[in-house]
Amino acid sequence: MADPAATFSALGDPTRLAIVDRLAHSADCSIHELSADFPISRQAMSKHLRVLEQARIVRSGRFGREVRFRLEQAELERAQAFLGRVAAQWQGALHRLAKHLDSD
Amino acid sequence: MADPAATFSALGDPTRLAIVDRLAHSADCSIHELSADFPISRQAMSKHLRVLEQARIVRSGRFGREVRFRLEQAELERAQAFLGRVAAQWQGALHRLAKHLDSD
DNA sequence: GCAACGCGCAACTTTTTAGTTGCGTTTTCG
DNA sequence: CGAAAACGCAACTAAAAAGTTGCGCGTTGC
Repeated sequence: MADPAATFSALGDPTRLAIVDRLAHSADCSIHELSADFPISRQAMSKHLRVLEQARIVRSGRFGREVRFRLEQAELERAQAFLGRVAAQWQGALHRLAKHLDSD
Repeated sequence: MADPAATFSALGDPTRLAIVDRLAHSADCSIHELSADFPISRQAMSKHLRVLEQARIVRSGRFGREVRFRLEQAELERAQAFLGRVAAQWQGALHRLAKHLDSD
């Protein structure tokens, strides 16, 4: 993740998170296909996909007149690892605090 | 996570993510302490902490005249697990696709 | 007791975001 | 060729988010 906050921000919209979930189940989808499954316009879907792509959560490729999108697994795993590091750091802080209290 | 998108949304702001990182290093902090480390007002910090608390990423407790905050590790781990599930699902979809292409 | 500290509430401004509609371009296909 | 499909660009609206300032209230401590 270049910018962890940007990744979480992209995942922080209910519609975009649903899009990610949708893409996790099917191989790859066009903008039109996706917007058919959501109660928003094609342009709104296009904007969401652009946000996800800019956050590297998704990749796109043009095939004739349509643009197909698929998940970029690596970015999900990077975000996962980031949360793991924060949790571990916090766990370490708790541990050091306990030791400090012991030595009092 | 009651609402995964809400958790990611809370983590999706650069300032809030920095607050989380800050809280991961120290045991627990008051609003005043935290706002001293950030270029925003105490009220802005208070709002951010409220957002993090509503997303269950953080817990607060009152001690005299100050309110102290600490990380809620469980929520970080839930978010982490969520990303893991999505990634696994996507991995599975890729596998099924590969098998389908083989059987053609 | 009273001054200073830490905080919450309310009102406000500014920027961002999610969504829309309309129009033009490229590609497909009968 | 010509209609329809899939998309991008631009302008716009409405709502939410990030931030500020001002004021009041409980707590601390000299």
